[in-house]
Amino acid sequence: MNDRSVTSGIALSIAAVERDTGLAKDTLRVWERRYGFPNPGRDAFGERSYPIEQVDKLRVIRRLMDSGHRPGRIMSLSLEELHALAAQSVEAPRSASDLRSDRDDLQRFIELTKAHDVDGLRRALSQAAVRMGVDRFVIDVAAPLNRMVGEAWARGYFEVFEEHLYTESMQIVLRNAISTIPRTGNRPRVLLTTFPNESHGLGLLMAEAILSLEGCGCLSLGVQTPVWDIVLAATAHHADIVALSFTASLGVNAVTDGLAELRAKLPRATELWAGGQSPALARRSPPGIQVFRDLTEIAPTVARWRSRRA
Amino acid sequence: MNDRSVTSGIALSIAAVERDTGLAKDTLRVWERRYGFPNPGRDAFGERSYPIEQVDKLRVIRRLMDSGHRPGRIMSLSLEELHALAAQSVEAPRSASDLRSDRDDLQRFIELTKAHDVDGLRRALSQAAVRMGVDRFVIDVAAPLNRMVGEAWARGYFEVFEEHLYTESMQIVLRNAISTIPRTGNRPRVLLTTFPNESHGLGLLMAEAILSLEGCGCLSLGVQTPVWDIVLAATAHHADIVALSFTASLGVNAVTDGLAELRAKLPRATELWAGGQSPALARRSPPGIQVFRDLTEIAPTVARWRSRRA
DNA sequence: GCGCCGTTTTGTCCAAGACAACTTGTCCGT
DNA sequence: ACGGACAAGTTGTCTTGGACAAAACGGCGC
Repeated sequence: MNDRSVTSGIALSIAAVERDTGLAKDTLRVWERRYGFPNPGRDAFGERSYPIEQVDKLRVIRRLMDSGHRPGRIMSLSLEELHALAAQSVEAPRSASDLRSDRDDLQRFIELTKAHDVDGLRRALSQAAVRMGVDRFVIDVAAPLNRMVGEAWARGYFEVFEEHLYTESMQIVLRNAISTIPRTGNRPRVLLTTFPNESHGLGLLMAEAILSLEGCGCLSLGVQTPVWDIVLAATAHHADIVALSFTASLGVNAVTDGLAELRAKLPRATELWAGGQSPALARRSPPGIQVFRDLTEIAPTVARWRSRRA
Repeated sequence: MNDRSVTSGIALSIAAVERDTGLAKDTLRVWERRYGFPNPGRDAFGERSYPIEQVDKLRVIRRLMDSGHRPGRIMSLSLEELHALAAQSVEAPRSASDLRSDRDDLQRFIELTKAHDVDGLRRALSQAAVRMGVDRFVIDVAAPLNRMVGEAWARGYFEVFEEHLYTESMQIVLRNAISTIPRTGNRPRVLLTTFPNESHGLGLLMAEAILSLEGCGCLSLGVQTPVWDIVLAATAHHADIVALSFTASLGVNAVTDGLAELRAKLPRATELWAGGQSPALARRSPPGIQVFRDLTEIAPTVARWRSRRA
């Protein structure tokens, strides 16, 4: 019934390619129809059979698309041209925080990751956290480092597994740091999570660290909570604030619509805070939602919340 | 282009149902054609729109199928009949660990979760871990508790956010426990991760805890690593063993095919270990892959690996 | 430079049909 | 009663080609 996917090592079924590349079956077929690539052979049953080289090329194309390229333009390029494109793709955007010289310091962590020295990386991060204090660490190390890793990945400098290595290490260090902060159940009580399809959780941990330092009562649901369950949880937990974290992985519309829907369903007294790298947040902020462009804005906003209550 | 999936909470698109139930779009359509269920309405664009009750029923059906039932027989049953069926089917297979009376003890944790007493839950779990020792805790508490929470959720006793609450708490406790185990870089070196679409990471943490206690050199990539990147990581890290964790959320086919493909791409000397609740693993184990039906099998298998090397 | 608006591009959905792999049931010989 | 062979039924995934809304692009006027 299955096992058309068998994968003799030389060619893959459409289901196997979907797994390996993350491209939906429908998408693979429509690309073939429109662009002539991929161009799979057929097996004994007349079903598509993708040579391994084409799958490799699809993976490269997928990565380029994640960093902004469009399929119609790059599909016909050769593998070398694609690699060249990947190398040059992320040069331009230099933000203010990138200019500061301690970007070179952070480079050290990148290199530890690239060397797959996980123990060294974890130790170095932990030391930095202790030396600088959790808040400086989160703001001056974790946040910019996340951005750098994202860029390195988009440029093809990092493999997916290297990004995973980094994420896991940073997560451990952040969780560790958070656990050293004494838990007060104080107000405001903050519920932290992300929307479905937003699987990146580091932003959540960074926010939780800072909020905990400010003495907030934090409760994290982890990633990917459906809107309706966020409402249920906020009610059950008597949350004063619902805090959401976004990366670019979630579509602009999904962010905007989701926030609007959540705002509508949440009690009026419950505030809605949103932060992260999603371009959806860079535009004018939606009504009734507090947008954070920077982790440093959290502390003063908490203070403002408290004075409003006093 | 996408995000027909973001629906208003009353009805879901076919893509959303695929995500929520793990049933492929093709399967959903063919069931509708053959059995008359599910029976989605149509939205303004003529596209399928699944009422939330039908999605719930689909989840129950999915779970029953995982435990051996066939769609044609159960599709026409009412929700009550399905629940009855689920209740009686969970009776027969009584593993040794379920028989012991401390299943009642575990009920305590379920109730703490249901009461949303996260601090109490976390404290109780931590205390249990310290009192019992990490290995007993993982085997006698964490593993059966995971199963109970999964069942409670499938039965509709838990909301999604309550399951998140539990998962997050258990994760923190397990990570904490792991960090108390001294890290040796000893052999075997084990690489831990899950396949794409398998977002449940608790199994990974439990395995990591036990492997670390056995003195293995563990490296976790977290969840959702593409097959090719697992190969890259295993090579870069000179892993002796690649360990994967599965839940029922991943389709039987995806598990079988993915394992076969990974086995083919991995160096012959690298062992491939698989564990978890996926029904795919309950059947005869695929060639060249070590299947674990129970966490207790890990320690002896590590010992056997070592004696083979000596 | 920046916001608005028509035009392309692009991913997902739909329909009905086909078919191999798996299950189940029946029959027969030992 | 057991087991093996064979037929019939069941089931998931693949196929084709067409359609269309959402997102991205590319001028245009400011």
